[in-house]
Amino acid sequence: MYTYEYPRPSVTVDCVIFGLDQESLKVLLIQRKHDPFAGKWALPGGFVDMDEPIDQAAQRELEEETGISGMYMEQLYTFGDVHRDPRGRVISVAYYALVNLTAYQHQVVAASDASQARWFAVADLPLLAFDHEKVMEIAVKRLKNKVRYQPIGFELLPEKFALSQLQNLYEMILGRTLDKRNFRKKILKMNLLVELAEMQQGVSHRAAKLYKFDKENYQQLEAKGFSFEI
Amino acid sequence: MYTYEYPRPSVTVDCVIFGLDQESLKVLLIQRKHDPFAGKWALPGGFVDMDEPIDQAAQRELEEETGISGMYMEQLYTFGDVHRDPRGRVISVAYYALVNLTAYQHQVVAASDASQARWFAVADLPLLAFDHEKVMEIAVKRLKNKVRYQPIGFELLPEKFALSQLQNLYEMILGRTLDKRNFRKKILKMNLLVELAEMQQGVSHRAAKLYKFDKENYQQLEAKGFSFEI
DNA sequence: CCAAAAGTGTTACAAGTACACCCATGA
DNA sequence: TCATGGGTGTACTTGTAACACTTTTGG
Repeated sequence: MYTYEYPRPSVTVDCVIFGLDQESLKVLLIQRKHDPFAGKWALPGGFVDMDEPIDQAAQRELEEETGISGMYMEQLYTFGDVHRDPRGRVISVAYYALVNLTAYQHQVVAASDASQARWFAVADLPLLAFDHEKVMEIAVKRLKNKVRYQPIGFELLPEKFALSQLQNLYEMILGRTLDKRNFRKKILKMNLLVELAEMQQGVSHRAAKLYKFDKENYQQLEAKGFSFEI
Repeated sequence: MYTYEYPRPSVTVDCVIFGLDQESLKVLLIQRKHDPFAGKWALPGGFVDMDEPIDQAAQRELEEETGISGMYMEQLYTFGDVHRDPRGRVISVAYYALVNLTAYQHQVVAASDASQARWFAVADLPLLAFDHEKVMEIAVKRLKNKVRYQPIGFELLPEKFALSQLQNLYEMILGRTLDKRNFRKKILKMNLLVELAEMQQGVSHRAAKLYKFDKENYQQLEAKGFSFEI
């Protein structure tokens, strides 16, 4: 067994947890209990254990804050400036996750190192601790880009959804309106949605058809060279 | 001043250095002098110094192996599985760089921890040390994708180039042939190339017009919402 | 004069964009 | 019966794909 004699930085993971409700795209922040930045809002995160892969550390953080496991999560970027943490050299691997807010909103709980956890509109964030403003900026950019070329938007919706919900999602994330007819034409032509027998319930207007995303078919089509694009 | 009492992993950077010559897309590998994996080929890399940003560590590695500085370089992905290095917990932040092989090929020099450094065709790599096969796979995927949506291909060419060189580059990276007339139409319509007075020299056939990439104009167009696409 | 790559337009088809009205439902 | 969002088709414009011959140059 060999060992390294180099001094070592600390390594943390930070999670940008995106959710979507009727009004806007949201992100989950925690209020820090301890210094540095006590009282400030920050992205949930924490240390990577020595016997834990970094992906798993990120999943653990997500679960500690939301109680959700198995959600869509992807590595975002690694932040390694020397002075990004006043306590010393800390390299942070950032992840972003997409969660279905409708189903899980009530479960958000502050972990032990936070005095509270809350959803904030991405367009209206408080000042953030560390370099988390920069992390957010990159996360939003990545989400905007990714959502156009991969069908990850569905992760933000309930399993059964109406086309207008899906369109709304794209409009909120991309920050522009889309033509209803063209949107429907395009998305339905892809054969990625299964029309359900079930209809929207409890609305005071014509009920919409519900659809679900056909993941199996997407994977097959993708293997044959199909590429998703909005 | 605060300190962390957590055990700390080691952090390294690894560099995927891409180059292009007449035949194919290449990558620079070093042959390891020491264990683990002594004698095996690997991506150039090394430890991040405590007072050095990770981006800068990657640039330093690039420069140590190639003598080149200021080349296009971008963070790729961070690899953090527990057993990826037999010596202990080592988290590696991978970068990829694009260099102009025509101009710099002769300058490749093995750094002190390597017995030699050599360019290999990406399509025909030797077995690699650590998890570097996986790193390469992700790097090639990223390059293939990125080159279609951002004008980074030019980084692999000399400053002055013929359209056929550019087309060749895309064909080699994307792994398929492109129609000459359609390619020229598309790329010229973008207004990103400046036609130079100079012509190709020393070829035994009709000399091609030379062009250069108009970076300033690209940035202006991009700011106005233009998006590059091949 | 031959070999080798440079350079050049047109047509057919597919995809994208713009646009306005009737329908179903619950209050 | 009104308010609210659901649902639908067509014409126009733009982009993509397929395709073959002439030009220039050096050897």
